[in-house]
Amino acid sequence: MKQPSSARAATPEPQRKSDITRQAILDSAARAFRLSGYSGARLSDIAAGAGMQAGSLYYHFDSREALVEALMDRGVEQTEAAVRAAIAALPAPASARDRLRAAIETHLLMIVQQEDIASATIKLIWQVPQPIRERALGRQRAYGALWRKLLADARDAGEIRSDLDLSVVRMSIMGALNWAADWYKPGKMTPEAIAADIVAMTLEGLRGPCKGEG
Amino acid sequence: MKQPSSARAATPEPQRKSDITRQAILDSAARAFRLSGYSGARLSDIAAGAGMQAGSLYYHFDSREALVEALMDRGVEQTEAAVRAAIAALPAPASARDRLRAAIETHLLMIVQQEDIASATIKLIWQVPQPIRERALGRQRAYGALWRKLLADARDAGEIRSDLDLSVVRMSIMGALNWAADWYKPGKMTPEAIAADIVAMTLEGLRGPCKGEG
DNA sequence: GTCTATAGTCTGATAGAC
DNA sequence: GTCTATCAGACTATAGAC
Repeated sequence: MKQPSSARAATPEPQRKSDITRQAILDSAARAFRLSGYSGARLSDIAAGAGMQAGSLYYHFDSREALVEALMDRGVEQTEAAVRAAIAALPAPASARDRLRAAIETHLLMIVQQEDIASATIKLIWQVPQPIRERALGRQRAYGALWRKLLADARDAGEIRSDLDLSVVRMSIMGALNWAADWYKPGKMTPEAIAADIVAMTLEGLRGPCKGEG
Repeated sequence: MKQPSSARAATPEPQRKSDITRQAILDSAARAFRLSGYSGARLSDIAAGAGMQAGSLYYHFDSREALVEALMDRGVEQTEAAVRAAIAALPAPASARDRLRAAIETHLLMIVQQEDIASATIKLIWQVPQPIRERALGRQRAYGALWRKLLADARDAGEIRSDLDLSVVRMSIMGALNWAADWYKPGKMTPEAIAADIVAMTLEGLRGPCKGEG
């Protein structure tokens, strides 16, 4: 769901005016970058979205690059925090399957609800200057480690056939989830319903469960 | 400098010098746009990749926008043609499952082999100016119709459980395939092996086939 | 068909007033 | 903290030589 206020330690609640403004800038930047790409988004667009002039951005960020890096930082940070929180919030005996399901649902929700920042982060990775990209990829890898563990556990529990390459499985799931940023439109299906279908086809296959289970 | 029009349906073999150069420009543009985004790729980069100066591009294309649109045209065109060809080439009694499998394999091959043009097309859609995007989305929808039919046939044949939304299924498959453009690196696994895993997890589920079948 | 040169535009970033 | 004003640099697109 939304941010479980507890596990949100990484993203402090905006309190000082400076923090509020900074947050507004990042929100505006996420939207602008997502829609126009890294080079296509003008600082004046970003500033306008935050209700200020372009020059004023430099009080909060040293440069365009510093801004985009702060944005991408927050993107992975928020997503990983939400996924970990969702897993931690599962009732006591959570199977590998339960944890994987929770991760899939939560990641998708972050993509389509916190639409701009999560999906902007993903798209920006291949557009930003190389040094920024390197660091961003490093953070993405750290998040990927969480998924590697989830999938390894699921395989050990017999939920994943042993002949599949787990990297391919992982990237396919991420692709299916991240792709939703490009086609999801509020109104038709709820994010929860979409997540349910992706979970079903991922965990049980297109044909459906073979035996009885949840 | 637009295409002469008529029988350009299937990427004619470059014959005249003009065609060869045009092809080189499109190849270079695909790589540049894929790596830097629509606004980030400079015409001088594209020209350099084609072995010429920036100003010379204008003999072949009227503008930056005309160039990117020609590129995106070719991207979907090539992919759809390849998928249709693969399906048509299947041995006589091709089941819905066989056709779907062929489509998945071929689409992935187009993404990771013809790497630049297919994946550039996908990424560019949300970065180009709106009129170009509208037309590109129209062409994508036409290609999507092919997949809708494949999936509808598969469901009618009992290969897909009836409680899944076919749009979600379709977009999840496309996401898993298109995502490979971002992580595939030649050398580790062959594209064929990756395709095989994606086909397996898509058609049979992560847990594996329930009963005996191919 | 391609080159060189340049006109014209846009934008990231800085400086100083308030 | 934000604004206005501005500069320096980069880029698209054009024009004319070859």
